[in-house]
Amino acid sequence: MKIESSNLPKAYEAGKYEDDIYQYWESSGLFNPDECIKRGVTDKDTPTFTIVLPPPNVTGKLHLGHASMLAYEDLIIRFQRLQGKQTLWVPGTDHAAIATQTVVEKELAKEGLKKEDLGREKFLERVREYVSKSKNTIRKQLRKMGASLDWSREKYTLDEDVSRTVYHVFTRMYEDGLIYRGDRIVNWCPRCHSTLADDEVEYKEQKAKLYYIKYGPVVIATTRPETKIGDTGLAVHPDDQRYQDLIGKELEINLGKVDIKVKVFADKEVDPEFGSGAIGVTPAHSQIDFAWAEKYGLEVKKIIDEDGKMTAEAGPYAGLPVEECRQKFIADLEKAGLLVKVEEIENNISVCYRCGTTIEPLTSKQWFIDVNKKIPRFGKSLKELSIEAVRQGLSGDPKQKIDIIPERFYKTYFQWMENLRDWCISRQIWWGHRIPVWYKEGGDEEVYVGVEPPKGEGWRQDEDTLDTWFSSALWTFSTLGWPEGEDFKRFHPTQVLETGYDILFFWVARMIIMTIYTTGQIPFEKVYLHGLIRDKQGRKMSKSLGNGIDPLEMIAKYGADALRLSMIIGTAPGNDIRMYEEKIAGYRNFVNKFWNIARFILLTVNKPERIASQPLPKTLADQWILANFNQLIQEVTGLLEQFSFSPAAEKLYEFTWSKLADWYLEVAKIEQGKDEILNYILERLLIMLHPFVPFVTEVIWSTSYNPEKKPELMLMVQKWPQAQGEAGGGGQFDLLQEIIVNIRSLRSTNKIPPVEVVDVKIESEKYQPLIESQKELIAKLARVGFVEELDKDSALHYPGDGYDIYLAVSGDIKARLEKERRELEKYIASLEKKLSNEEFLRKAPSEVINKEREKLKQAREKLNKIKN
RNA sequence: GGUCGUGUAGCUCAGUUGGUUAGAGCGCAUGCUUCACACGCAUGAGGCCCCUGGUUCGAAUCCAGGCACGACCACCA
Repeated sequence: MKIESSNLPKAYEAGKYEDDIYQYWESSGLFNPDECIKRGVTDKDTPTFTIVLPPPNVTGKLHLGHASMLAYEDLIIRFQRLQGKQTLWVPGTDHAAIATQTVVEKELAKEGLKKEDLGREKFLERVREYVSKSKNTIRKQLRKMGASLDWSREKYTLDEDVSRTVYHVFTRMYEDGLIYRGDRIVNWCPRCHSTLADDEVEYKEQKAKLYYIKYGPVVIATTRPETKIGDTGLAVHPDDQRYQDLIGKELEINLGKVDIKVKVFADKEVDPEFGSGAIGVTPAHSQIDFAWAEKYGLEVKKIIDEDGKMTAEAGPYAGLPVEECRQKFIADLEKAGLLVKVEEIENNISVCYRCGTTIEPLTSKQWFIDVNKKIPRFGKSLKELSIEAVRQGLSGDPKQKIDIIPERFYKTYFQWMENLRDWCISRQIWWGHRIPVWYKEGGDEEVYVGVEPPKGEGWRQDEDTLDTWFSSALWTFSTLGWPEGEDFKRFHPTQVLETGYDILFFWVARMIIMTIYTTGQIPFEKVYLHGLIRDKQGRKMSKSLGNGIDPLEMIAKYGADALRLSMIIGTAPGNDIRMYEEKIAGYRNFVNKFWNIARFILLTVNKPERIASQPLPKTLADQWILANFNQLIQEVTGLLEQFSFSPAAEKLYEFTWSKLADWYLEVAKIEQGKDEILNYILERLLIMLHPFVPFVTEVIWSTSYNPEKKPELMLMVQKWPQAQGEAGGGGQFDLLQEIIVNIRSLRSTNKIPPVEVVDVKIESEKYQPLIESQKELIAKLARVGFVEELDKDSALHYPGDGYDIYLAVSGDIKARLEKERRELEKYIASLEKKLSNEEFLRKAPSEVINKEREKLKQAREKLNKIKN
């Protein structure tokens, strides 16, 4: 079949092809590993390779972080597919409890409504509507990026089967005594009206007032005076001389309109330098105070409720909002002469990571997961198991060990895991998995926990929902039909979890905890953590800064391939990535370059044809390109196997542009008969580039090697190439390149017009036969004509390394030679110094010494020639 | 306070177990409608590899300390 040039326009316009190509892939069904086996492109006995897509939140749209995640994961999965594995990449979305509820609440607010106006069911209906729209947007965007996801296995955290798994796991943990309900201190967000996990709390620096209050016999300092109404303890440092006689006593203290009773105790955590060295302890409204209360047996008195108002315990202040109470309380203290002084200080305030509202720590009856309790089945706690799996593998089994890339995150992981406290999993919001616990009417005493609602009358389900990370934590197996599903048996544990390091704790760690507990298996063998996307100045991308880049806009402008490449090249795992439009444009240029390389090959070569084994090299250039290509195959394969994506892409880029296009194609225009070699290389280069730039490679492939568009002949399911024959450097072709570049440089610096063919004579004792045999290439690539005789005195003489070039033009070469001479002299001096160092001669390996001697010899020869 | 990361050309970054005359892309300069590509081709300029010590025959690379920037964890009552 002859390729019509009209099929291949001069510039590659990604937008014309990408959607069609995705459609072509998807309708082939070959994203699905079962279909691959059915079609005979994958052997059913090969190993499986599974990745679950970190499910995007059903709020809003794709951002660059998603784009980078997709670029990596699709690269990994396509590479594995080309290597012949049964590959499965599971798509899905996350209901994102608080985030989604907040978005819909904001929508409602625009209509002047609150969720309570609708009621629970109507509100949830409204959220579902929003979600279904949002899900479709996300699906479209994932396709835009070229993600080879198996859509037939798509999941959603609120799907019925996934939800059943959630309830199942909850029930089992309850039965194992790992889930308990307790009146404990939690992080309360008054705006979200819900609890937050410890790692959902962020800290912000702010200016605050530090109040010094007369507090019975002592003075204490506090930034939250109103909480002192709930004090039940007074803490001092054990060695603090000022308070020795108070330790162990119970004090009655008047604070204006209220009286409180506190127990004095000593604890080393008290900083005697700060404030007055004495702390009023408020167990119900401070994490550390709560811990002290447990340790020293203090009463827990809750004075602030879930609405941010003072409780009945606050006596005369009951019912007041916290802020108002503070003003009143301060005024009352002042009247009573109890306010000593006020200082301005900087302190950290805890805020909700979703909405930025100040957190109100308070005690509340909530559901928790006990991370320290031994599980009968394992004889170990969740914490211990999760550490073990990453340290040495579950029960010491190396197959049950989780690797983390990059390695430095091991330390971060262990540190977090070792300090992990019980995980509060109940949330006071409506959107999410409702806690599968029922209480018998009339109290909380009688409890039923189960996957199905209890039989009989008079049961009332817990109003709360589960932390969104509870269901995400089950994602590797809840998506695969645990416990009895074929997919679960076949594809779990998964091979890689690829995600940003910012959710190492939120998600990765929790998956490890929950998966080991439930399945006894690790969730994944490897964690690959990519960096976060920043702008060119290194700032986070955000709406308020207006520095965000919309991936869809970039795809429209430059193509998905270009965007993908720009997220891979120049990045290292765990390191943040600076993204800017020029970079994407740069890789668009590469895509276009490759397009034109293919275009040239396919228009020049009459018959695109697949070549099974490496053709015999006929010329020096052939030998050079094939040896380099073999080396490329080996290097790229090795790098991808060890997850070194950026270096692999750079190698491909460099070979494609600087070797194949800049040199070999130019040679091919001169030497004829390159059909086989060009076909051989293009075919395999397409395969190797495919995981990085899937669209353009599939377009080229389908117009050349698969013109009938047979699914099983798609590029996506080809076999990864292997080196056939000698791999390595250039040998004599390097010398040829050097001679040509030298001539071009002489021409350029002497302003010889490019069209002018210049007489040349090259003399060499060492390389005469080589130069003789490659005259044609030199002549055409450097625009020179070889002559037998030439007036050396009037010619430009360039003394090369082992050869002499005489160019029949007038010009000046002195400046250049002078510069070369200076550099050489410096170089020689450093080599001489090294080689005259006896220690070096005695201790360095002989190969290194010989190499240095050889360098020196050559440098000296060159210098001599330049001087003459 | 603790832990970690980063510092290489104007910009964004490579630099794989210590041995290169330190690289790439963009940008810049000069020239080119060379029949695949101006999203291109050719040639070129541009670097105390943050600082100070140390280890070593030899350090951009390893170690210690410092400076600058960044992230995370803990958290100030």
